[in-house]
Amino acid sequence: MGITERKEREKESRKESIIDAAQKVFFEKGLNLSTMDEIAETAELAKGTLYLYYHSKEDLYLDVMMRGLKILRTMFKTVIDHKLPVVQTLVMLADTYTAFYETNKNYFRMMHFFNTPQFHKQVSEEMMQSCDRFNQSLWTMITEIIERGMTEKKLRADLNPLEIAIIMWSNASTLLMRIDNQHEMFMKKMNIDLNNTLRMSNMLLLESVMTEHGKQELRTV
Amino acid sequence: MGITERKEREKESRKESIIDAAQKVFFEKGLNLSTMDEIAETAELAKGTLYLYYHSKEDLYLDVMMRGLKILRTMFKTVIDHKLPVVQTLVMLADTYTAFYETNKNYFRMMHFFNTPQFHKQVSEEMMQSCDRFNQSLWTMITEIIERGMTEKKLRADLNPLEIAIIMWSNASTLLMRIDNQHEMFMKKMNIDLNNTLRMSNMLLLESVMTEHGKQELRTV
DNA sequence: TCAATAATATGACCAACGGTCAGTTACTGC
DNA sequence: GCAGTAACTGACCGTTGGTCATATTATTGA
Repeated sequence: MGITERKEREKESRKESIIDAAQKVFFEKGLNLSTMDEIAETAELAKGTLYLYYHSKEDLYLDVMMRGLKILRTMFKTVIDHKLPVVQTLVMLADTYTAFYETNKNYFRMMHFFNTPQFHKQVSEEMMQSCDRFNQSLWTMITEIIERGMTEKKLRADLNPLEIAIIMWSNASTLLMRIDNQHEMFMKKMNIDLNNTLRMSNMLLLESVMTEHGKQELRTV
Repeated sequence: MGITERKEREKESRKESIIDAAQKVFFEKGLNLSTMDEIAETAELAKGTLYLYYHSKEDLYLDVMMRGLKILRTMFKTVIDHKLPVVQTLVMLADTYTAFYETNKNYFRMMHFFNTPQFHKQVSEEMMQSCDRFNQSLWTMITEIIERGMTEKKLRADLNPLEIAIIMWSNASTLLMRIDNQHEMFMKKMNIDLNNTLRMSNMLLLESVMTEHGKQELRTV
């Protein structure tokens, strides 16, 4: 006995080493310019072996991306577990997302592909569900904070908590994306610091969903 | 005379017919699943001929996308030329973007690729500049309206007009994107109508950049 | 009018890729 | 040892973006 468990562990660690190799290659070249041959070589495995663990290049890509999502969720969880006042927590969550981008740009870039039209056509059903489930958990986490803010009368109760979460998350995501590939251009050609734009939009949105009570608290943060 | 001009015209019309064919294929299958062979067949040309007019598949893709951008710019121009009060114009511009999405989903989807990391590596310098120039003109158009709103004291003058344009545009873009590929999911699993979310976020952002004077006008629209 | 020249178009061809699978190797239990 | 199973291999396949020697068509000039 214990053999099946050991096999299980070995299989899992083999999978991890494949993800390690894939990550190295994907980080450097992105999805399209990376090849399964190079990933196989990096992992010191035959290409065929990769397909014993993943249905497609895209599946493997998403499993690497999941590592990034896990990091982000952990960072969010840490903030939330501080159990600070809601307003402060929301501000910190926004800052945390920015910090995640700064220290994990490669993961952040990978997330972009999830929104690509036709991308999911090349992804297996299981992997898709796995990602969906994970995303779900992120939404729930943020939505719960917002709900707490409403019961505490810091956030406007006439709005839908999940909708607020969607708006704030989408806004931050799209601006970080822009920072990632247009920051220099906006700086040079238009003298705009997109980091500042992001901070500002976060503030504008936060204020606009808060009660007077909440806004007061926001100013003290 | 005018032989060189006629040649020019012929070349241009050949190019148009290539774009026609490419559009048909790209609309149906997206960038990755479309093949140059199929585009050539649709255009009733040899594949080699396509490469006399475009450096790469991606270049051709972007030229199709430009058609969409031109449509959008025309729609914006029409709204602006009505010379309605600033606040009303801004609301209409937001609605126009949504309308553009509704009637030109395929073009809208293509625009997504412009933000893809590493995408520009496969695009020629000229095509990239051509796109940049076009984008620039869109930014300018919107920024000018916002500036007018500031001089008319409808919009807060302590904010940067271009930054406001970036925020509003980015917010609408990302939510339309989400509507495009997650509307059904949010509807079924979470009972959220993303169209409503988009309208709301537009309103929240608009209000948050307006003076009291402007907000009054907003309520009458 | 027609050969010379230039401009345009062709499609067989190539290298590179994602993915497959018949065959090999390594491990397990008896 | 040895049969049976699980894991691994890499030559191979079909498809693709892109190339280029060749062919076709259009233009020129005498």
